[in-house]
Amino acid sequence: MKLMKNVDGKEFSATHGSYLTLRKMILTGELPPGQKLKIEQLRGLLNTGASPVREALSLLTSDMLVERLDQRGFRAAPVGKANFEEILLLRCSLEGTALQASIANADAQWEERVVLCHHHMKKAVKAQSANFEDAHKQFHMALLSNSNLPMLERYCSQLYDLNIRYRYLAADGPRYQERSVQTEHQNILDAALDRDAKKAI
Amino acid sequence: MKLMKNVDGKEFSATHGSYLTLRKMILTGELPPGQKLKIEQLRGLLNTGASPVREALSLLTSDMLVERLDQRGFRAAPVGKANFEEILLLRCSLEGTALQASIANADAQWEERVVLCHHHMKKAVKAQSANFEDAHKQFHMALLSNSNLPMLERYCSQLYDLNIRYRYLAADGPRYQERSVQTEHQNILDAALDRDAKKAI
DNA sequence: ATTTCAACAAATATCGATTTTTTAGGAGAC
DNA sequence: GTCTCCTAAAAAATCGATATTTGTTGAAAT
Repeated sequence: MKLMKNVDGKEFSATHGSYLTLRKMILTGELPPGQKLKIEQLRGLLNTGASPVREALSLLTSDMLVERLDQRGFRAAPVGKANFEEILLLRCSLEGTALQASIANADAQWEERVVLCHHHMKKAVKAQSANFEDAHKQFHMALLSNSNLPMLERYCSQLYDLNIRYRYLAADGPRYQERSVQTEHQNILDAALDRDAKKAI
Repeated sequence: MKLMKNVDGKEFSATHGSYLTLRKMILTGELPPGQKLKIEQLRGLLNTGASPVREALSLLTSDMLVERLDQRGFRAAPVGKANFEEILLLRCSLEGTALQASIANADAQWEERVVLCHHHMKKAVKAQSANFEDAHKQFHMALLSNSNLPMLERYCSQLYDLNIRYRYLAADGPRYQERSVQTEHQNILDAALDRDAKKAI
């Protein structure tokens, strides 16, 4: 089986590798919204056969990053104002619910996890590191990770990514947070540690 | 391309046909939770090649009816008390939000749609029709169909199906609603028509 | 008796080629 | 000029075969 290696030397199946690559390309806008995703074309790009490409695209429909048109192939999910607003609305509502649940189950382990992620994120900001986006997401997800509601967390993760996609599309690249957002993060963290559900939300 | 025909004579691609068949089999419990879904085995069952089967299974992961274990194939999603409770919780919360939005956008067309679906459902109950489940779902989804929040509706639809799955698993077959649920449906309908969001929820 | 390892068997994942469908372009009819 | 029908090219979907991985069984070693 053909393998792909990432920077850590970790190996992926062709399908999983394609999935990750395509996912990133769509999130960053390298594959623009609405674009037809032709199998042959991606086959070349990903150096793999048609089957893994097709399967990766099928999996990406779960994430609402790819649309499948029966018998007419795939395309990158289109974007729009209404869609963007729905994402914001749902994120608010769902992350609120998840955070509340997470705080209700608060324990020492979770606190440590959250503090650690926050630390990593701050470090990434200082270093202007390219993986700030990842660290930022990890912090957000860590906050929700104690809700014991895996499906809800999955939805939140999805919505977060879709939201990021709009950020990339708008800025044509990652944009680092301003100071106010940084302090806001600190406030969320503190509120979470104080188990003050309402405030954190 | 090999085609499948449903009762209406409508044709599907092998992939879509497999998708629908597998979906139903998992929802009804014919493929029990946790069961390993071997390609070869399903290939025989569905009279099709490995590619459509794989793709159908990949698509079913979106619906959280199938789990994909990298390099180790697929299996029907497992079930559990915690999962069931999460579904109920999320359904409450999300359908509540959607219904509220739907009512906020209420218009004559929507009212008609809802009334019609309710009528169909009642008829299906009387006839003890096999497609009562479908009609019931259609009624629920019609209620939400005016929210203008397609992603939320998709989530609700997913959760509804997952919920139904538990019903099938518990009852080993469809179970028809008791009278009290019938009148409850009537109440929801009336409240919706009165644009009384809180009551309907 | 338990662990380790090798060979085998089963199943997954992938490839390359073929079939089917959609799409685009153009000729002919109105 | 516009519409319909037909044909050719492009793309998607599917198939059958192959390569790769995982799981398993049993013999040898501790």
